[in-house]
Amino acid sequence: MASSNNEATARAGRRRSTGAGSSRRAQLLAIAAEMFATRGYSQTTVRDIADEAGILSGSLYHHFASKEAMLTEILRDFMGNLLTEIRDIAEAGQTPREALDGLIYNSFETIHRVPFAVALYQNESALLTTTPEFAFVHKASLDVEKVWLGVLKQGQAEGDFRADLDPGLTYRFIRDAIWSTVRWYSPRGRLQHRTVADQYLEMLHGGLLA
Amino acid sequence: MASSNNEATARAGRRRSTGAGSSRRAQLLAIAAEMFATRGYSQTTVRDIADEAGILSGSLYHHFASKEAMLTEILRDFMGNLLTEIRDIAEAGQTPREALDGLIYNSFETIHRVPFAVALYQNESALLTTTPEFAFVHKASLDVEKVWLGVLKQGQAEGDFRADLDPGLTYRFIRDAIWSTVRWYSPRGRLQHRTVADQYLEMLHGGLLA
Amino acid sequence: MASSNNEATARAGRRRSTGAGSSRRAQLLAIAAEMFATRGYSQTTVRDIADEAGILSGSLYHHFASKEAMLTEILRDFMGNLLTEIRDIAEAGQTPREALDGLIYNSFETIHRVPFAVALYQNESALLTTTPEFAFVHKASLDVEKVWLGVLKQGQAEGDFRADLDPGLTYRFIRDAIWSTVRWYSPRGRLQHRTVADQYLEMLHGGLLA
Amino acid sequence: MASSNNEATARAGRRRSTGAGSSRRAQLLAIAAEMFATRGYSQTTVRDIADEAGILSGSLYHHFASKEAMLTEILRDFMGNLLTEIRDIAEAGQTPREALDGLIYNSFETIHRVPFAVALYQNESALLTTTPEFAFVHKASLDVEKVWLGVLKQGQAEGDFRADLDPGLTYRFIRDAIWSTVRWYSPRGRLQHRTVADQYLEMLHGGLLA
DNA sequence: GATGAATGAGTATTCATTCAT
DNA sequence: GATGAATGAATACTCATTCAT
Repeated sequence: MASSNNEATARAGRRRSTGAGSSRRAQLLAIAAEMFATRGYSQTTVRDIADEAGILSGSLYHHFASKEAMLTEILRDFMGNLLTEIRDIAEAGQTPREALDGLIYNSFETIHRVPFAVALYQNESALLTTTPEFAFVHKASLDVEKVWLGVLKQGQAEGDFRADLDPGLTYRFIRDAIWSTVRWYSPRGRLQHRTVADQYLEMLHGGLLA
Repeated sequence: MASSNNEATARAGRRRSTGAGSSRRAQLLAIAAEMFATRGYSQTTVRDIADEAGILSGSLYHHFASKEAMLTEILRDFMGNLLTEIRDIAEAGQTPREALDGLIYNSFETIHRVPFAVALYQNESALLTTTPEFAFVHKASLDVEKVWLGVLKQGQAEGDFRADLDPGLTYRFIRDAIWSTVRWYSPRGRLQHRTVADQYLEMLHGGLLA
Repeated sequence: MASSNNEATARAGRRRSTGAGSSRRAQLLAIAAEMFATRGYSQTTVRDIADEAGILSGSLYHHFASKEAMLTEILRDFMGNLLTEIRDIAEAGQTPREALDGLIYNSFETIHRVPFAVALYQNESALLTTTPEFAFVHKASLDVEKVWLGVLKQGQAEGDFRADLDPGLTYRFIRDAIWSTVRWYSPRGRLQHRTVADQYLEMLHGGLLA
Repeated sequence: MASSNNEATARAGRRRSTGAGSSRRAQLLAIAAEMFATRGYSQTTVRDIADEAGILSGSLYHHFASKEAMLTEILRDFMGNLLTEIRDIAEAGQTPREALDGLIYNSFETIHRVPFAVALYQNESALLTTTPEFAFVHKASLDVEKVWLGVLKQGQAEGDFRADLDPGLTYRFIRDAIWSTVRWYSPRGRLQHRTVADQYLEMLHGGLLA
């Protein structure tokens, strides 16, 4: 919740008061994240980013070693924060059911707060799984999975959740349903993230049938 | 079921039954679909496709007007067949619950049968929503949505499904959970599509809570 | 006058009765000449010509060895006929003034009859002077010049024409003014070639001043 | 006379007076103009130009958006300057005959000064009339024609020129005879542009007949 | 920090031409 | 005579990146 994810930092970055040098980086990263997310990483040119930032493309290389380095930084930030947050939630000493709900609420908050990073993570799977430089993303994903699976299995053991469901499939089911909302969720749309979360929890808890 | 989706056609391409010329096209489209899906459309070069097909890149233009035209044909094929199939299912005169289950089974079958087309549809959203040439994909998506929503609403009216859930959100929830499986589902893996479908239906029907 | 220039032959070619095999060649050459002239030689593709002829581009090579061979044949035809005609006129035993008028009338007739060949000769000078294969065009041009210069010089010697003008410059002046009309002359336009010829002769004979 | 046509500017390009950046542009445009004029626009490759400039072909795109943009700039420069000059001459308050002579001298000077631009204008008519992007050239040509026609008609009205000649045809006659000289005129040849102009004026004024 | 000019490797596409059928 | 598939070389253009100023 108290996150320093790039999109948030970027908003602060425009004040041009706090953080001097690093705010410029964050600003540029925020621009890059948005463009990477909306146009796709490889459809976004370094010049696109520079144009949006009001500088020349060559000047970007004073801040980042390469285009790929920008994406790496965005994703590393994102995955790192995500992992910290969900670990905090899982270790908060609640019941498995409360923990699961907490993870789910957190996911929707994350989508609300840093939609571009989430979209990147969702849409660039081809790039992320192909390029060895992005193996760390996959690794972090496995760590995330471990936390969720822990909660699910504990919940089955304690009788919170149905025991006839495969935990791995259950995790993927929930994960995919939730993270996919980034594609249509609009922070300023009719449905607020809290509302969507509540509805999704309803479905997950009780199912569709009357 | 009686589908002529590109991947299927390609496999049967050597039969020379549907006309000499078109089998070559289907062959090339199948190659393109796989590469587009696994590396991403813009990461796949025309030369990649041609290499895989054993011809020179320029020769591809004897069969297709452009790289984009290949993607268009793949997606048009896919969306067209999908729409036909789900309409057949929805109009088969079953109960809404049976219809919904049918739609879901069909989705998993589709993922099993033409994984590359599905992956393309899932992963290239940036391209598909940005480029005006691909507006037809969005249009077809809306048609698909209409069919699903029809089933869901009828089910709520007839008391099959819970009435306190928003049908639009419910559709997205199901759709995203299912189609996302294309990212990890392996046709030759441990879990067969039928198994996954059954588990997902379990969760959807009754929810997670014990 | 009784010329066998390609454009004329082409018109006969559509009858598909006379000349069997050679009429097909002429037909194709006529198509090529028109396209070369209107779009430019290098802007015209072999496929353009084939499309217009209703065959595939590869099939053109049954008739001609290459695209360049088509242009060569068109120009060789044209230059050959032109040379024959103007020699006939120059040797017809008239006064130099009558001969000059005859040459001029003939030029306008040629433009009227085979506009595309003339346009080619006018517009493709860059290609014609650069490519060694087209040296024959330049050679024929010199032969044409010789005939005109002969008439002009004889006219000066016999007192028909002013002696204070440089014959070489005079020739170029007349030649360029006349042949350039191919760019705006329309066989079916308001001004018929005979009319234009008469007006140009008026100017050439008496000048502009009142 | 006080012209800033591209060829001229290019020669002075190293002065670094009109601003560093623009002199490089002018240099490159001068190279392009010469090559376009001598080999033809479509026979000239971007690499040809870059080679001549001593840079890589891709680097040209740092200065110009496209090959076509280079031609556009060359022609726009040329037509703009030409129009300014002939309007100055026509409005200088001389007799129509003096004005006409002035226009003609100016034409020869232009050919002498910027032969490549003139040649382009003369030789690329197929391209210029086909491609819609070059419609501005045709428009400027009509403006030029208006100025010349004004002088000719006024001259007929005031009795300077013969009244029995069609002004439109007279204009084309003069225009074509003069501009065509760009094909054979050599700035360093035996005949200087002034000499050619004088001879052409002689013919135009008094005609050929003795 | 930023500019502007350039690199160099690639990228889709074009097109004259060939040739087995 | 014609087809249709393919070649191979070229073509305009793109773009991440470098670097002297």
